[in-house]
Amino acid sequence: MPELPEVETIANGVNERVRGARIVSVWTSGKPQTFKSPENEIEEVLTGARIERVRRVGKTVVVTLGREQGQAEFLVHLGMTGRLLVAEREVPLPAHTHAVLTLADGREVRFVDPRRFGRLSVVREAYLGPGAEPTTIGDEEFAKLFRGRKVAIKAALLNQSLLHGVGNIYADESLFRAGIRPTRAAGKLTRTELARLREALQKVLARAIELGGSSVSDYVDAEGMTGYFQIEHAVYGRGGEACKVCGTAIKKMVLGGRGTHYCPVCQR
DNA sequence: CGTCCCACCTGATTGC
DNA sequence: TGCAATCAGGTGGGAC
Repeated sequence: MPELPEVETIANGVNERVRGARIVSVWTSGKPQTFKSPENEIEEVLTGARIERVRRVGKTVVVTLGREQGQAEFLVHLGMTGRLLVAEREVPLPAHTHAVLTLADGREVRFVDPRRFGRLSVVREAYLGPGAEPTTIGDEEFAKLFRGRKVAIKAALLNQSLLHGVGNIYADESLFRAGIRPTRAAGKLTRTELARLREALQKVLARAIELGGSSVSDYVDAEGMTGYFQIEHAVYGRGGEACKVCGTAIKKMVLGGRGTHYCPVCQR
């Protein structure tokens, strides 16, 4: 589900609500694939810890913990349908809840994930993530990521070990705004095209963060509110509809197993 | 190593 | 209406 703007919205929302709070108890569901670290280790590391801050790294929500036993971070990857909610204890637990952190004031941080593609883990060092940060990367470094690569530029944008945080919506939207066909070989884009792509990507991400992300079906923030960037989607989810720039029908194809949307006239 | 494809899940929507 | 097929904001592992 969530890409960089959605994960950032969630992380900021959770941070504002629970920063400084103490975790007094932890419950986990026992569904094995949800837990990348052993469940008992997660419970042990979180119980009694203070939440120092919550931030986004790539598509991961990172909770920095204050503990007498030493540094640790709690990592929440939301997969396709994961939600991280801060709720009063009276609010009924949603179906598919896989972890609940109870805070000293009685509120709960809840991880809910119907499809169970999300993953929870703890690490003992500061988490940096696999790839470069797209919101701040410069032209030089951005261009270097794609040099010599034969894969389609869309597939390269989705590769988290190159750039972390870009997913299917923002790959399609930024390629449209840069006027680049998603199927073009990443290594064959010109310097000008790469500069346009970097700028388009950063503008799209910044605007989406402003609007609280895109809510296509499942996504909500820490308070359960939807985002609004889907209103500004130019191509994603608009197959067959008219291009907002030239009126041509938006095409939808499958590229690297993902639905891919583009304008055959505006994107070359 | 780079690239491709599929499996991992549930739920909503589409089509017969 | 009912039921099966298809499709989803993601990743990771195996095959080549």
